[in-house]
Amino acid sequence: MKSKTSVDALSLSSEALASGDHRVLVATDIALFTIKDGIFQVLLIKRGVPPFLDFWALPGGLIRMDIGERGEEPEEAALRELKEETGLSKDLSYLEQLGAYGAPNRDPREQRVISIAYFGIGASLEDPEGGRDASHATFVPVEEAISDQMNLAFDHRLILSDAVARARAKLESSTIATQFCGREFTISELRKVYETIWGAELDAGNFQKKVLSSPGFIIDLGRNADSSQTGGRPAKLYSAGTETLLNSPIRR
Amino acid sequence: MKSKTSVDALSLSSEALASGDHRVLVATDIALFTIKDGIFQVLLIKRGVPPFLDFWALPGGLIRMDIGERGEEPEEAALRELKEETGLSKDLSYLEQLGAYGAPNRDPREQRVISIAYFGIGASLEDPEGGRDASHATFVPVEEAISDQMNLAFDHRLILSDAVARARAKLESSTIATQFCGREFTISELRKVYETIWGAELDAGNFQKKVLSSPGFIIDLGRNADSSQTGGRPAKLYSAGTETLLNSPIRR
DNA sequence: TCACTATATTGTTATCATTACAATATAGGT
DNA sequence: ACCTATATTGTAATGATAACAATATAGTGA
Repeated sequence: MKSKTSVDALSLSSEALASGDHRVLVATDIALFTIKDGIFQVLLIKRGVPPFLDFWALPGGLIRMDIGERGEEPEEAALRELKEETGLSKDLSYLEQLGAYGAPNRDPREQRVISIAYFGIGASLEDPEGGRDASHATFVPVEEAISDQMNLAFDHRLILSDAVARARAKLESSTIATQFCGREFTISELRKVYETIWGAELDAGNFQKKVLSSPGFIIDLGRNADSSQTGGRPAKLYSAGTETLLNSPIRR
Repeated sequence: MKSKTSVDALSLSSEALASGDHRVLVATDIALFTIKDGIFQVLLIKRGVPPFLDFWALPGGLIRMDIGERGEEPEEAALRELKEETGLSKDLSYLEQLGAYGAPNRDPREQRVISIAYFGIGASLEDPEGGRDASHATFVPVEEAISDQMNLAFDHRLILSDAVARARAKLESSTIATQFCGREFTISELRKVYETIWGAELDAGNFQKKVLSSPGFIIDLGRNADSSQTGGRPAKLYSAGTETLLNSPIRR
């Protein structure tokens, strides 16, 4: 017989909480993107324990209640797990929440687990190493990762698809593309970020003018890149500006 | 002394779960918008119990684990609580997830509570009634609700601000404006949705052309609205189209 | 019936943004 | 000094937007 105790948050008191136990586990997952070898890639770990043993998965883990006064911040948990599982030590260049994934059957184990998913960008990260519970961690081309070929654990294919869509959409209206570049970059490098993630070519001249006419997008460092390897006119160097939103979008 | 048990989701087994208890309560909150009397309004309830007794709050409550095989879908919980607390019986015209709010101190009570917030639209809803635990529920102008005047419980001012921003942004790039209208509407009525939510006037002629040239935005019903009250040329009637995204944005 | 009125709808033009493509600039290498 | 490869700037055609003007329409009341 089901409990008839009111579990409404309004009337939630210590007593009410104790009577019917509606608590669940809350995990975090992170879709961490980078551009490596000119390819749009996402960081995955190979699971070393059941369920989904030997499946690929997004790095992540439970929000711990034994850290901090009242348990961890969700974002803090996501970053901690990322470092524990992949050995990544450098800070991410970007992190934002994607949303909560809470379908009752998304985790096959007895205890219900709801996940808060994050979308992150890491520029020029070192190669990950296998972490604690993960047999190994590696960057995988996004195209492969969302293909039918790859078996992703839990609802991670759904989360990853949402994250990829978010990334593609945000390129258009925000300045996050700069987060895929190093501290210093050329406009060509920035354009190649768009071309790689969108899978489409952009006119170099028009892109140049668009970017330069968007206030706060990039900052001219007054120096040139080294063109001795590549040949040709050396490109000016820029760093990421302070603006996050573009007033006029970059179109595909 | 803090537990050293691994709580990583990867190694999460029944044993590990049982040892350190990292479970938390998960609630849902919903920012339900409508346009009433030509004003952009949000549905709030007045809390009848502590904490935040007599504060205004977004409708919401805990995800229950005693409903369904493995507990409720988050969206299901949000809609159930909405009906219980406000007496609203008609279906919403739109609902999407806003995100998870999980700051450790967002709920002052002993038990940690993480909330999954939703953004909803209700067209021509009946007036709400006071529900179960809420002393009463009512639509409040958004401008009032986010002002310093109004005391909102928990982090509901933050959630509401995010929801308002989401609504304003979505008008530009999606067809959700139609969800604020009834089943049948005129282009003028649709334009007034934009004007009300953005607080800006739009050129009637240009708006007309823009909307009509956006495929899938609205469907011509081949009938005219009754102009006997208002006078003037009667407007054509339309219903919401099937497209959700606009290829060219409606600009402020 | 015939203006009259208020609002819906369509037209028109100037202005601005975007696109495709061409031309020029630049530094290193030979 | 010239060649080469790439960066950067220029230009003209095209398309979108904005401001405003003109026309269309059905109900209302003399």
